[in-house]
Amino acid sequence: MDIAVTTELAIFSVQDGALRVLLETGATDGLPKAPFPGDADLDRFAAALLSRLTGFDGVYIEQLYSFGRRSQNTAMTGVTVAYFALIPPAVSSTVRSGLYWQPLNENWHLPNEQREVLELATQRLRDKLGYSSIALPLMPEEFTLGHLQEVYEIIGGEALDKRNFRKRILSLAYVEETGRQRRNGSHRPAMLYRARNPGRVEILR
Amino acid sequence: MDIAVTTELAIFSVQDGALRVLLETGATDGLPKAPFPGDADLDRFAAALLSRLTGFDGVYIEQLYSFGRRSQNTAMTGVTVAYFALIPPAVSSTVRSGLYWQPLNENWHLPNEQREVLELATQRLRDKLGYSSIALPLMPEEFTLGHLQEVYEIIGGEALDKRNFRKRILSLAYVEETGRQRRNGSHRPAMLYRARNPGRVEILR
DNA sequence: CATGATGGTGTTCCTTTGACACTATGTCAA
DNA sequence: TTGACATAGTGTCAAAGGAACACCATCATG
Repeated sequence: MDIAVTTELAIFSVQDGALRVLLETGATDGLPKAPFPGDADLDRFAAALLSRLTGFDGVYIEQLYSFGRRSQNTAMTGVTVAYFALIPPAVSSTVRSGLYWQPLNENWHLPNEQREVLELATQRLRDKLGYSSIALPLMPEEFTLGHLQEVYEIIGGEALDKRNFRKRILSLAYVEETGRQRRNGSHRPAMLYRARNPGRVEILR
Repeated sequence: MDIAVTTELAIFSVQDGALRVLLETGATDGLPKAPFPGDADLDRFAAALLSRLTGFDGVYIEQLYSFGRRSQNTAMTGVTVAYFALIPPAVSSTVRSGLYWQPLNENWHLPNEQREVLELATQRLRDKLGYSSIALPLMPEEFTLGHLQEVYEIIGGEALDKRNFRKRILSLAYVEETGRQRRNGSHRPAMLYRARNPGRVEILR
């Protein structure tokens, strides 16, 4: 009656203007996963796997869903526990070799069960954008409000009004000024902000 | 590397003015559960277990969370997949013997891990009350708005304004009039309503 | 027919949300 | 030096949504 349990991760990051998911190269490319040994805590195991894959520690990870009897095609049966994680724009060196960042707005092949996980994860991300500070784990330590708005727009898939966006974000007090500025190109420099509670995603309302 | 997988159910119902959870009598009373055989779909298996326990078929059930390495005390290790389900006020005969309805507002003993599941489930129920039609699976086929409000108040734990409640519910159009009335005691009879989409919990906004 | 018990109904105010356009400050090139 | 360009930053108004609030209606019963 014992069963193979697999942990599967949908790891997101926003890079070069696109929401991307981390894929593992292999026989068929797919979401990174590992067999769960059973002698550890599931959530801790997933977090450790995330850290091993990306080099990031203590970043956002959340359990998504558990599936029984995945992949009806293959003979393999078992239980898959899917997680979804968010990491800041990665310096390329931090990600382990054999992994790459796949933009979500392109079309590419992914096994059906993994596509289901991925869609569930992106849906969750989009939903939480509206009632939590879920975007912050995707940001670098310091960022401008313009950059934050860009991330919201990339995930949400629609343009936002700048004034309303800033009003809302500042009233929610997710973020605070660092006092420093970023001078970027040939234009007015922008104030830099940071998360008020780094590593903590807060729910609103 | 294979692991025992257990399915655990937190089944709620509102009866006699209290939110109650279905417990199984045993060495220590607790949430009903069953080993997952691995040759079935997890969600289907949980639904079948629910049906076997309560006699209700096709009622509301939702996956809650999966835990690894439960019960650090006992030697037993494994994965537990917890579900939460809602059933209408049960005619007592439908529930299998060895089971009983425990009111949540009393204090009683429950193993720690199961208490965690139960608190997660009640929290989810309370949250969803605000943005979905989650209360309907708890109602009988026909019900009055007063009865529906009572269920909201029992779950939410606070009194609601009658006029605002009715305005909101009717504008959301979860429910529709049956045209029939219930004459109950020595007072004005109440209109009966039914779910517009029985068996379907809708998310709002 | 008076009492008691629950059913049913609208308005007002306040807060929140969404639409909308112009000035500020820096770099760069002519 | 100054004009062009690019992004940063700022306030108002109207509409919608949510919360507070009190009275009449209808039935059974004694």
